[in-house]
Amino acid sequence: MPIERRPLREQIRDELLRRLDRGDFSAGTDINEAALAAELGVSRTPLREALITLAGEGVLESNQGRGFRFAPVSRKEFRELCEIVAALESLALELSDPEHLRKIGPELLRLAREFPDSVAAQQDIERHDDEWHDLLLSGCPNERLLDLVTSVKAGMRRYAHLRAGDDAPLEREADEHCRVAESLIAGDLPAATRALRDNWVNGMERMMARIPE
Amino acid sequence: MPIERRPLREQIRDELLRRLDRGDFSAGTDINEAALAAELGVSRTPLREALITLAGEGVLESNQGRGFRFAPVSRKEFRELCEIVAALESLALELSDPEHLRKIGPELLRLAREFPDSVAAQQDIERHDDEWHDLLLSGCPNERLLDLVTSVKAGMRRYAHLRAGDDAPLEREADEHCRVAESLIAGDLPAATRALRDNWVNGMERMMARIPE
DNA sequence: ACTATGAATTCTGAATACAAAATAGTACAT
DNA sequence: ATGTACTATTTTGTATTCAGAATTCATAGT
Repeated sequence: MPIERRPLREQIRDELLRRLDRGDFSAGTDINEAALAAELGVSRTPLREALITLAGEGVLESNQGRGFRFAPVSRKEFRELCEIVAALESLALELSDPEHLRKIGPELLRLAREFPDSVAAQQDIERHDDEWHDLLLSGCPNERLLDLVTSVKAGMRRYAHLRAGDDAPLEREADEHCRVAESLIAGDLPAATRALRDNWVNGMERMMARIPE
Repeated sequence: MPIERRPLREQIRDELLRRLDRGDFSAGTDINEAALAAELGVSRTPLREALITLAGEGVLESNQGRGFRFAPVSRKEFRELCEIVAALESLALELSDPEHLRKIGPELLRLAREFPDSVAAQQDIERHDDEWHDLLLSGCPNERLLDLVTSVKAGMRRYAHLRAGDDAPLEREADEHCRVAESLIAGDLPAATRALRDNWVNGMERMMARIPE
């Protein structure tokens, strides 16, 4: 069995994102490096490396002499992120092998239909949603693009926990995913791309009201 | 006068990108942190922070225990980067205020026409090209998108110096820029977007042959 | 001659130490 | 009471040190 040997900075980054998903950090608050490092049981060095990475992804922002803090959320930024991811995922779809897309269509449909039945924990929903999108893009040969999508989505994690307790949109989300899957099965790529864009636009609208300004 | 007070890591990052433009580093070679830090007159800490940032942007890659190295160039990756930037710039254009686009149209046209007369140094050409694209996107309200474009373009800098000494394509590049500007002046956004995409696709084709495999 | 083994060296990854900037707090003057 | 100057404390930014992994090199064995 291959024992995991990854740099601490990556493990720390993952842990911070996990905590972000759980809503542990409130956006806009400063990070105390020494305290956080102690809490994680590491030194400040790899922690800072992780923070710098996250700042590059837009999860954090840094000010000279003032350290890092979780970038405050805003409707404007969330809209911006959605616009970007929608465009990137559309591109990924267009670059994918149509044959492969048709092949994963049924699986995408199945996943969309068994979308957690609203009772599931928020984290499960997120994970399920991510899984669906990952599968959707699995045929894209542009590796840089996939990395980029992952990176931009990291920036959206600050918003994920705001969705908690909002059950109604879940069905619509599942519905829209079905629509995408069906278009892919039918081999209609443009329709699938449009449906995907709609999904992002609608998802954005649904979220907007829940973002405090 | 406001004296510059930026973190060392940012200054180092800029300096490394400058050197990359000059072709100082040959892609694929490892970086010796201690040597480079000494050469720059800084300690390894802020240097490593800059390296990590650049790795996040795809300029460098890191392997556990083996440090950083300039990611080797490849036709595949260059194609991928072009696809991404083309999509992002197109999106930026679509999000821009049409009125503003029409207003900067003439300036874009002027800049395109006075494209350095092939005698200029390679670096001047790059700078001029960047300036043109920056102006093109200047009306985009999506700040995250602009940051992202900058970041992805950083990854393309590894390819910039490969273009050196290739004069012929310059006129075509200028030509294509004119085409975009004219479409904008005419208020035909879809045409401008198409022309811009063409520009990226053609620019990619032109470069392909010069990338060693 | 070639491979394998192991010591020596070099380099990275991480922790610690130090310096400088920012923040908080206090005394003092108005 | 309010504002200002000054000190103390905290926190970041950078440098240095330490530990361990990777590489190199030499040597022994086949």
